[in-house]
Amino acid sequence: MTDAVERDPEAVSRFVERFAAQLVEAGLQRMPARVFSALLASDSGALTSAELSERLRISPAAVSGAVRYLAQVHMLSREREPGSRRERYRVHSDQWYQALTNREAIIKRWEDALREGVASLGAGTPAGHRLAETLAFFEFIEKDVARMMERWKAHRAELFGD
Amino acid sequence: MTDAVERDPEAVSRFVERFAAQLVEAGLQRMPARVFSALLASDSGALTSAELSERLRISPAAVSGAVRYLAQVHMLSREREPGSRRERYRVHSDQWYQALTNREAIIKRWEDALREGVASLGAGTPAGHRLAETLAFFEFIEKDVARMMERWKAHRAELFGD
DNA sequence: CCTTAACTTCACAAATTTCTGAAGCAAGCG
DNA sequence: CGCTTGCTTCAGAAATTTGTGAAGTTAAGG
Repeated sequence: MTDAVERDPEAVSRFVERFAAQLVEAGLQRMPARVFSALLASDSGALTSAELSERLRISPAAVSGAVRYLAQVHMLSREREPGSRRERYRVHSDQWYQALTNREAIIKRWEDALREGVASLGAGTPAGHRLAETLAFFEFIEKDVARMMERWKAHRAELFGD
Repeated sequence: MTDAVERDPEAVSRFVERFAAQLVEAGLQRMPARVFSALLASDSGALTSAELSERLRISPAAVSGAVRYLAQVHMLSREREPGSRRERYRVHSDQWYQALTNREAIIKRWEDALREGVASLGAGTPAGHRLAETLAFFEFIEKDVARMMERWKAHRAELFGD
């Protein structure tokens, strides 16, 4: 076991499934959501493939797929235990806050599409104007979110100590 | 036609499909994404069910479903033209900026699930502590986003005039 | 009132997604 | 070296989602 003695596996599982369901509703796929929730609810903050497979009652293949996705969007990081081919998957708090806000790549592509739209519909048209305003909005958000994260760090230090 | 003479229906359609694809990738369903994009790219900013049906080549049933969803998440508003049973669906810029940031309902439910998690896993446990920090993060974000929207309004006024 | 236009709801067929078991591959270990 | 363990890939069965046609509902207009 990676975790300290679990209080109540039943309660943990209930939380995992409940939180995962909310993530699914927000657009995340089912397995990634469950894997992520399981990590979040683990004392160590890191679990192996076998542990995830057992706790969530899913095949190693499902773990593999979910983990690949989560790593891609930076919601977990992979750790190789030296001298073993066992891998552990970890949620790093900073990392995942960023993943949620840092939709940067997505926003960038929205901006590209909008820029093209302004050009092809004509900057003078009402539609073109609407797209331009939307574009400006995203450009603004992008910068401001970075500042918000700074404020969060300060706030966190205040709450939990640094 | 609700719109002024369209520059190039081909170009409009290309933008609509391209932008919709990006929205889909971000988690929106296909039809809502297409309907929303079509509205965004219309000169009037509002279209009837029949117009959407024709421009997107989809059935009235599909329009109905998409529109119901979009209205629910406040990404468009329904307008009844007085003295007609024709309805028009409109994107109101303020409204949809909010819809994107204002994931308030979703975040609230995340917070609820996290609060339950802290309680049932124990606030003293490492897992409980991680959940509590996550909860604090969302509570912070929730408040700060409101302030960010204020700053956006000021910035927009500066860019486009009030 | 009755007709008709405009949307909505519903059942179902089609397409897509999801998850699994099985096979494959790679890295420790004997 | 070859065995074994652990992750990954893949093909396919099962479940889910999606979009349609058709029937249903509501309200304007005669």
